[in-house]
Amino acid sequence: MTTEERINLQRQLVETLGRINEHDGMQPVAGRIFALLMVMDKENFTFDEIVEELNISKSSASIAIKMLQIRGLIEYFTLPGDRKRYFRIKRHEPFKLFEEFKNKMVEKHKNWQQIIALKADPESKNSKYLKELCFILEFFQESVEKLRVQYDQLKK
Amino acid sequence: MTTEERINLQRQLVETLGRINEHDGMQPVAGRIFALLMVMDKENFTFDEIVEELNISKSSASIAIKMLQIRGLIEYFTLPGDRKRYFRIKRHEPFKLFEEFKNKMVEKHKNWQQIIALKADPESKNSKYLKELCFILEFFQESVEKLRVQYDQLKK
DNA sequence: ATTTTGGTTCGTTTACTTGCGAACTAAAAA
DNA sequence: TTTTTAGTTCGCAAGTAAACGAACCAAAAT
Repeated sequence: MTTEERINLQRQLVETLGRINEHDGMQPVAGRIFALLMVMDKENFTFDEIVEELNISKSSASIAIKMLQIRGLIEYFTLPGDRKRYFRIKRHEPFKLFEEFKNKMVEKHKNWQQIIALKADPESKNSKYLKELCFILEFFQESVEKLRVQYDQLKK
Repeated sequence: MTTEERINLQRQLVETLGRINEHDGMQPVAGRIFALLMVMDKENFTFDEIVEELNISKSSASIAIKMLQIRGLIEYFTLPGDRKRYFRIKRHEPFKLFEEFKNKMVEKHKNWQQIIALKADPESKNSKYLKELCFILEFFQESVEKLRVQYDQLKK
């Protein structure tokens, strides 16, 4: 595989993953920018490089980049004597993947507790079902703590 | 708290959770229907009851209900000699909550592997980061199997 | 002091989504 | 046979979101 072939495949993958990111709730341009920063060999893109590589307007790029930064998905650095911003993906501690899922589950747990609290019949099918769901979420929350310890030991 | 007060609070909660469901990628009407079936004491709603309770048109209800069924979030049953459909939330095995998360992670793992496969430098920062992410996903996939066993024992 | 660089903000256009009512359908009831 | 019930489908109107170009701005270079 020549370098050029590889870069073409990477560009295709940016498009594919961009669409997947869209499906995950990103707007199209943002999804492609994020995919670009993940996929390409170049790890630090300037604003203009992003605009050129994706053939998008500066305004679309500006808005999408702002959003990706707010969401904590990308970040930038600057070099002394160089006004350009260099954007790259923000690399998080891997375990954060589950912390985030856990946080979502904590929210769901709260919502379900609210529903339960308002039920006339705590023995109704839905009440029981919701309680079961809450129970498993509590089990999961504890498990995440344990998994974190296991994972840290595994890494050593 | 009187019955009426409770029902009013439930209606408010339907609106609140409906908006949360919207945020989770459901269209407004669908989000409210799903919340309605979760929150209210009545567990089985006919089509017309849904339409009346939420003050929506039959067409909107029809489309949203179809979608919720396809997504596996609600289901209906019928009674002999009664043409109405009775809709209710589809109660899944609780552990499915994590199976679904695991499936999403399997997808992510595939995508990241594709990215890694196209990298020129397997020792670049992004390559290493992606490999780390893949590693933790593999760890997590194994853990889910173990958690399932633990959970089943806990239930006994 | 003027121009260039590196973006941001604004206003408009275009495309898509949402929801409605009206018309329609298939089965059951009258 | 006609009417009623229980929805579905279609076409339209209104609202929303995405993306663009043009104008703008602040800092650096000339």
